[in-house]
Amino acid sequence: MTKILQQKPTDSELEILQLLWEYGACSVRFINDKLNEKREVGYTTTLKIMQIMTDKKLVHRNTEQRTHIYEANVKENDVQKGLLKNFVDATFRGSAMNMVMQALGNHNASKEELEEIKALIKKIENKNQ
Amino acid sequence: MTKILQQKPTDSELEILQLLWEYGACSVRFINDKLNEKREVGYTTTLKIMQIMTDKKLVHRNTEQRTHIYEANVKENDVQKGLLKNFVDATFRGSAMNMVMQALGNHNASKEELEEIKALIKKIENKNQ
DNA sequence: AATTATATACGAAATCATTCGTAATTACAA
DNA sequence: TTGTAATTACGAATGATTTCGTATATAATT
Repeated sequence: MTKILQQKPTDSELEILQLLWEYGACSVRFINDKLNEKREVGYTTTLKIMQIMTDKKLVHRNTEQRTHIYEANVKENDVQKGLLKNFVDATFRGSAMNMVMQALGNHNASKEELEEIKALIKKIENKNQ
Repeated sequence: MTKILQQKPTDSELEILQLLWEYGACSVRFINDKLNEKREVGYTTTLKIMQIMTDKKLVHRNTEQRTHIYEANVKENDVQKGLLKNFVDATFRGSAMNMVMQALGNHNASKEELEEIKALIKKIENKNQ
């Protein structure tokens, strides 16, 4: 059974989680540098948010060294799942199918991607029968 | 060509837009009653947000009668499209396919829904070749 | 006509997320 | 050792959104 997420991450928190999922355990300095590749963010701003994330248990912090090391404490899939449901409810009146159709329509799916989806559909169909 | 939306709706605004899309032209009273079926919201709160939406041109307001009548001034599809891109970027690192796969996996798609998706895929494949 | 109910307008308070400044501490370098 | 750089802690400013209170006007009711 999947643990229910205590708190949903905010936009800034999600941005940092993405980096933690990608790079594993990181210092504030590292995260802040990564963020600054895209936009200007002050070091203490990043620090503060990561401290808040620690309070919310979104991350775990190792404080043995002076430079604290942070690690994601929630699974990417779980967070995606939670946010997806919210988003579908708010934006597509709860219809996941409408969203999938819209996403497929907008996105220029490659042959490989379409094959991947077809394979998944086949798998679901087999399970259903 | 689709008009680019001036401003993205906030969560509350989106909630109201959903109702306007569903029911067409509505009074503040009607919208507020609908909202209160789910959670408690003060009348003037709803009024205020709908006034802000008028400023943002998200809705159009008919003020001929004392009771103003509001109508959505943006298309559901356009709003969905705009919010979808943001969401995919923030939550699925830009991978619409990941999101589609996750949505299909979570959602218990019916036979009909799966057929619908397969039809869309076929359509895309035909267009691609 | 007087009272009550309902509407809009609007400023301001409350809330939540983000950003920043500063102090205190620790490591590093000259 | 002395100064410089890097770190954490934390309160407070900022900004955006939501909520609310009050004034005013209009309609409906008694």
